[in-house]
Amino acid sequence: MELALSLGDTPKPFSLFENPNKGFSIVLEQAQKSLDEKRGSSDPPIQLNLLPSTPVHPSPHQIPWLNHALGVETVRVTNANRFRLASVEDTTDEGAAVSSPNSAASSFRMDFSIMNGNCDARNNSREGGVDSDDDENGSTRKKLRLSKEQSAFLEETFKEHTTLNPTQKLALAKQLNLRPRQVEVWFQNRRARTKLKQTEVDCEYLKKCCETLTEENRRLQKELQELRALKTSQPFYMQLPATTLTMCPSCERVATNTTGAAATKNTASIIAGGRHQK
DNA sequence: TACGCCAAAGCGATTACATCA
DNA sequence: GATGATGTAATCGCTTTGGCG
Repeated sequence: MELALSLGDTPKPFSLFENPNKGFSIVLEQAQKSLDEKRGSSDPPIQLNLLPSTPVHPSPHQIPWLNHALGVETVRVTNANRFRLASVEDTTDEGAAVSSPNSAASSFRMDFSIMNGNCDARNNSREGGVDSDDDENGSTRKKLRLSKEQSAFLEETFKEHTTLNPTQKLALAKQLNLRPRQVEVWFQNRRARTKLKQTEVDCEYLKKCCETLTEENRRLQKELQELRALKTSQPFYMQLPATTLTMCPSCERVATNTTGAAATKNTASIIAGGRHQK
């Protein structure tokens, strides 16, 4: 195992002041390399890519579930008769809002009550569900809270797919005793929450990256200062020829062998006399 | 094929309301 | 009970996309 080590192989001594990146030192080269690797390039300043690595919400075309259009169609066909009332009245959101909610609710409620048992009363009183739309006088916006069961079911559905096609929206609305518009809004808001959360996570990650890089930069600056100080006090060593470090595979000690080609007699003698004891 | 129009869907921003400490 | 913070349902305006003439 050999470690090639360049100790000032530039023909011009003390060139580091002219170009600190050239023939300066092992540490600096490594540091520069390290930074360059992190940056991807040595020239531009550190640039954080703020774009999320993966799309927060995939486009509809990227959702595998949505590609099962045939399956969806099957569902639609088989449910067409069952959902006819809802389909006619709720195909559009406005239709859902304008159409008589009671007529839809009366046919929907049983499904969801079967699913979650006791939420029916709360749907009528607190959440309102489909029914309560008639109660409002139109001047004040009603705030409907979904029941835990409804939210849980929507969550489960969202885990499977983050967007709904109209058929699934209708089916879900029917199952949960909600208007299709409510289901749609819930999914929109849910997507927004997911994106917001992902943004927060990304932000935290970038913060940590920034801290790490700042710390590394500080450390490298310190090393640079130390090396500059070292060079000032011992300028002669900067003219050392390229050196090959040979690591013993058994004891993992590093032995230094100066390549004779670039070595001058002076430096060789210095190394032999002064530094080559260990 | 290119273009304009339109409807539908989705999104970001915001509002409004319910709940809780 | 009043109040501010928080969560979230709902709305609005905009952009994009696809169908159609």
